[in-house]
Amino acid sequence: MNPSREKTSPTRITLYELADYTGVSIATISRALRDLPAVREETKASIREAALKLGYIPNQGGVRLRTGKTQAIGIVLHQEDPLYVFGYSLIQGMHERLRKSGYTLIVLSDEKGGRKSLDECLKGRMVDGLILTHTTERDPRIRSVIEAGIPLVTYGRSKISGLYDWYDFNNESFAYQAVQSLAEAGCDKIVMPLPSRTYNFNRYLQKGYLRAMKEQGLEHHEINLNVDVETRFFFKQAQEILSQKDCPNGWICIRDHNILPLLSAVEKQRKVLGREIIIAAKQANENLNFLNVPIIRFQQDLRLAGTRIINTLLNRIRNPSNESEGILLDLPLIHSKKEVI
Amino acid sequence: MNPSREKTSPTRITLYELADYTGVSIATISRALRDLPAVREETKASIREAALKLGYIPNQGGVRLRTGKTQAIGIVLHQEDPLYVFGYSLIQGMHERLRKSGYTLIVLSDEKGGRKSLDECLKGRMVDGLILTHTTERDPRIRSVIEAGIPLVTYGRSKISGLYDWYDFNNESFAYQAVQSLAEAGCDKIVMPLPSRTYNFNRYLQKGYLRAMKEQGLEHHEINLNVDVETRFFFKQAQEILSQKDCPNGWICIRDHNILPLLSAVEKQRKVLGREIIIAAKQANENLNFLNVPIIRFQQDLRLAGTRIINTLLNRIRNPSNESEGILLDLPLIHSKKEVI
DNA sequence: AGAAAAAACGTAAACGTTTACAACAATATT
DNA sequence: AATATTGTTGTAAACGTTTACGTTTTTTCT
Repeated sequence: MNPSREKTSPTRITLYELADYTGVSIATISRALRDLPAVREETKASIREAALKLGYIPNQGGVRLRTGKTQAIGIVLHQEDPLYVFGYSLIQGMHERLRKSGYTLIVLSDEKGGRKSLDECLKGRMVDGLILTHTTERDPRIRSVIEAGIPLVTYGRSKISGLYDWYDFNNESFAYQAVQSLAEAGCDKIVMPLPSRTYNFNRYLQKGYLRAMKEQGLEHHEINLNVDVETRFFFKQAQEILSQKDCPNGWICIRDHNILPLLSAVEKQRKVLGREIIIAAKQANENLNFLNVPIIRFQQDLRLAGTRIINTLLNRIRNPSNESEGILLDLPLIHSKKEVI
Repeated sequence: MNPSREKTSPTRITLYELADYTGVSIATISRALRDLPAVREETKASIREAALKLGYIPNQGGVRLRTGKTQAIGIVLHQEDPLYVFGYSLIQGMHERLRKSGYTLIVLSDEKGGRKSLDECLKGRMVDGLILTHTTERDPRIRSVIEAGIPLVTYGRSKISGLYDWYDFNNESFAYQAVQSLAEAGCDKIVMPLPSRTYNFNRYLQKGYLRAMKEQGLEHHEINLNVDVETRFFFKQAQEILSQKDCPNGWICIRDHNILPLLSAVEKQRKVLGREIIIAAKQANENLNFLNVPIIRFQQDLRLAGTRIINTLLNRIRNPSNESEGILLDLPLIHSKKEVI
């Protein structure tokens, strides 16, 4: 009845096989392979050689049961965003750093209901370290993670204090510079569609925007257009706003996926990009560099962010009582509006 | 010396705690929680209640050690592509299906050298099921995975036979239709930059292309331009080709990240898109819908592919001796060149 | 009513590791 | 020289689960 699946993996190599082979006890084998000091160098060498020869791979179940360590770090994704564009670059960067380290990357979801939710993951101690994205101003998840004693790095700041690190792009500085560039280009009615208030970086964007507008002596404008709505809807709304006379002439774009719909809307309304309407955009996907239109671009290097986030996470795992550190990443200006390819 | 980290998780809830609490043995607890038949319904109910109340989460290390099952499935990424755009949608789709299932998704890398490479993952039996992307014509990885006895689904076909499933987009049909559309639009010199020969889908693209060209009575053209080169380089090459008189007037685009550079090149050469040069593109990222230019688009729904891949993988895990199945996904035409938003 | 069969539960061993502790060998100290 | 110290190895228990097997309880059958 039970079909053939048994001839594979005849018997797995364990510490016992290695012990038989080398003539020492499993305890020394274990120690040698982890390079603990209490083993003579020669025996270490021969044990390592044997392990390599027999193709020994530690049974994760065993080590996990014994030590409680999982050799895995988790990143929690956000299911709600329909167009969550940055995910992959970030993951790629993380993975790049991770592969040298012996840890694996596991992908978790945010939502309460599902199995393998964050709570379950914490209680089950399924990861040795965690990365949270989409932080809110007082993100309750941070507390939970810290209380569970799991090393944490967040992508995005939060007001919660505790022993964890954060990374963030300097959105305040970005907004400030964006306004400045637009003002220099002659815009007097500058708007910036924002993400949901729940995300913490909303505040930093606003802060930079307001500060720059004040310095430029410009009146600031609220705009009722969320950047994370369906692309199609964003397009419609933008089009409507642009159809009014006295419409904004300077637009700050904080999401890659807003750029194309916005451009479409501009074109649809027969406005001249770069003269009547000027756009300053934060850009993560480097393909957009080849969008051959005059817009002002600031680059957000998510891949780099990913590797650096993992880097500090690994540090914190090794050294859980280190001082918390927060790191701000720059968004360099890569094209002023005049330079087109 | 050793800083505070111990007050967390006072003592984990295990089967023993549940046994104390309910007054039955750990064996029945274990059986009840897995809903095995050999337990009376009333006791099951009370055990489940207790588990919920005490917040029991099975220790993965324990179950893994005992059963050999990891409750994880792995996807192996391809590190070499510099602009691996589809990754995230696929992962997102997979994750979406996975969260209901109790499995976690772990991200693996391809390359030999790194730790946690595919071999190591197989030997260590670190996943219950595997997904391979970027399959080559006779992909040796497939053999390895099958021999290791790990349920497998590939994204992309291969000539290796065995007990595994595959998913693939119907690239032959896509290429065929693309040629057809371009010919109908009046192109007589149609080219299709290709991916590396090592990837299996290269063959299908060519096949569809050649068949359609023949039917249309057109002479086919080799073009020396790989789609997976650096974006900047692709742009340069395309520009050069377009600068020659008698240059191709019909272009088939198989990668999202080729679209923008190609458009740039067309514009740079002052060709009129939609008249002098016509483009038919396979498009995965739906943001590109808002690229307000007249190109012919075929859609590749990677998210859907992701969920369906996981679906059949889970089936195979449950039923390893099922017949192999291969599934071809369509690439529907979503815009003919005349329809712009 | 009793015996036989079926259902429900318990006992104990095993999965492969790490680590406290004990034991032994080699070296340093007096 | 004997003793203390250090360095190296072995023994055995524990981590939390599942499951073969045995035992008890309940149900069914005659």
